[in-house]
Amino acid sequence: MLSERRLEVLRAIVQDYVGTEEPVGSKALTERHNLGVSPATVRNDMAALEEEGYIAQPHTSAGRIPTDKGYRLFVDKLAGVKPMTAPERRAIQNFLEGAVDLDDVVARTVRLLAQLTRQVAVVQYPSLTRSTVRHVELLSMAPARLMLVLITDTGRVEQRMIDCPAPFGETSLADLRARLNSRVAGRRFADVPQLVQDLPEAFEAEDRGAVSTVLSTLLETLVEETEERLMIGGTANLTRFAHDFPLSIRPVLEALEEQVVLLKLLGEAKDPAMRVRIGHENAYEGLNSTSIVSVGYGSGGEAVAKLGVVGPTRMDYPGTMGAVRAVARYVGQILAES
Amino acid sequence: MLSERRLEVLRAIVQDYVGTEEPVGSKALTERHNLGVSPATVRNDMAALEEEGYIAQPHTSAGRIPTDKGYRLFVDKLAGVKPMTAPERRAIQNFLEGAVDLDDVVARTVRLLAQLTRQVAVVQYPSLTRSTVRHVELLSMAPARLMLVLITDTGRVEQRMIDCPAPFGETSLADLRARLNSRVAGRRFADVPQLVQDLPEAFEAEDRGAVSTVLSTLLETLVEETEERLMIGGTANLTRFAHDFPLSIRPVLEALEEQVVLLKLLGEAKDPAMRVRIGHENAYEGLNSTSIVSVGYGSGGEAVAKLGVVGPTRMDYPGTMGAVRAVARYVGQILAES
DNA sequence: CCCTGGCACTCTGCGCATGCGAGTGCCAGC
DNA sequence: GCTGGCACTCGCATGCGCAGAGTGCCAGGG
Repeated sequence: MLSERRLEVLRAIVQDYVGTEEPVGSKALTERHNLGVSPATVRNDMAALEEEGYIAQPHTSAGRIPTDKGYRLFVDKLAGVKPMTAPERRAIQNFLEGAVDLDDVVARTVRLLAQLTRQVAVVQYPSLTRSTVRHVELLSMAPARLMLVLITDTGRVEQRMIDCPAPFGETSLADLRARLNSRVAGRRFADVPQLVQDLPEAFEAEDRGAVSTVLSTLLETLVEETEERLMIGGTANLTRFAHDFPLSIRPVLEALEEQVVLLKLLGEAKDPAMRVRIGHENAYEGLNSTSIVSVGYGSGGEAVAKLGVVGPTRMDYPGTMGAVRAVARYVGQILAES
Repeated sequence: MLSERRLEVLRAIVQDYVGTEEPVGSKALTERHNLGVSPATVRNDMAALEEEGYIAQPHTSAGRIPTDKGYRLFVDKLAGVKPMTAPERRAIQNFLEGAVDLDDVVARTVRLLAQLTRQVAVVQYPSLTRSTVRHVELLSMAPARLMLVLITDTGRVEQRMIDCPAPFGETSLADLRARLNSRVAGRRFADVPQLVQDLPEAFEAEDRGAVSTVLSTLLETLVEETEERLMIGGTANLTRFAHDFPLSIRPVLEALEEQVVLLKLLGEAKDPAMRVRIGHENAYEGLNSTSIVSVGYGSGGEAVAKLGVVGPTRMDYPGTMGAVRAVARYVGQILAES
């Protein structure tokens, strides 16, 4: 177990390194933080911290920098979440309230997060599987051609073209529309497959083929769109940290374009808690020198999707966590209102 | 006027510089291209080309590199468009045909363009104002709350919530829906305002307020969404050209996030011709060392939107133009089919 | 008149040695 | 267990010299 003072030294090292971007030495530490001990003592503490793997030297005879393990301890034990100031909170709210539709909400959220944290922001669109159906619409485009429109309680809209094996009568179509809505409106997407299972049986034989086609397209849509969409912004901020990325920012940019990877790293959508993934914890090579701060957001008590920030491991964790949490809270409010 | 050989020298310089990324000297030129003259002669030609502003020296006693003006001449007079090979064309078509909806078409197009050109790809969503209305749907969400869904012939869907001053009767709503569709379905978005102008008069006094609200929301949607959406991909490719960007790639990334700027640079949507904007022609500081190759695409004869590529001025123009043109053509086909 | 080979000149980039400064580890003393 | 002192280690910036590539110019030849 580390003594109180050694933890204090670690905190000082993290803070200084995050601020200066340079390895920090024992002398500089004692000058900037009044630890009440001499550089020599700090050196001993540093040696101990290094022994335990919390800090490291880039080269012999250089200052120390925190390791991933060091940041982890800092985040878990030493740092709080820095709350936003009142004016900041008001600005967030005002900016988000101007949004006209879901796309706009997401777009604004990304801009906002990127600006507040000066890092790369990632926002996941509200998940279909965790949403409820507001309405299903069937539109006749051509004799045997329908458009299926799916609207969620979070305002998300999905559409698909359907080619039916046989044309629908106008009354059958209205019938199907009505039955479909009465069964699924207000229900969770996850429950839809069960709810529509026996629907074809309610129709005349001649329409059953077409009805089945519609239903299977509906179910397909639910499955396909489970592969969630993301919006990303603030990539220009990566260049601020060019030094932090050993090779270049290339692998980071590549990872950001691999939405599947990114979705995994944001974490399980159903988990609303704030998560910080530091460096190698990301288990994706390109992001080994980045940290990801993510949190769920939602219109009600539970999360419908996640949002977060990607930055260098050398980031201002308390500030970033504060901004991420605040933005998530306000996005949730906006979604609940609309 | 430049002699035939001098143009040939310019072409050789551009080709070599694009290939090697290094200033090209007279000796290397004569070795790689059989110009039939000696290095000394080439030197004279180079001096003339420099005098005219087509090439420049980074420092005294270094080789020459093309200027923006040199690239311009190269693109206009010396280079053709390199057509895609048959297998490439097939690959493009196959990849795009897998798309399930408009978002997917755009997403795939971006990936494809980025991969083919190994540069940053930009694709504009089909414009509303240049599309035609396929269907307008009004859904009742709550007594005095409607959702307006707008579907275009290119598969694009827009939706808006509407709070009406008074609740709609179910029959009035059906009536409005029917009248609205009979007037605007199949018509151009740009003509919609005129077409619905006198619609409120057809309704009972008690419904007119609500009808007007619906119409004004519809018109608003048309105006707002004229500010087009973009999808961007392949930003990681920028790092391949880190040397080409004097400062860093930061301003480029910033410009790419400024969608308004980018839309302007893609050019007027209605113009279907291929455009190449080179370096300073872009009139936006951040993109002064990039070139933009853009072209319109569309389902019919005319363009509904643009797509293109952003890369360093030192790019393979014939190849890039070939890829951009081919992709635009196939996207147009896909849109026409769906 | 245009092309060519030769020559002197200019610059950049690279390798190498040097010196400086920051920072460390260790040890003896309080 | 803390402190001051001391020797040691590196990294980094600086300066120098050299090789290589490329140029401009000039006189000579087809």
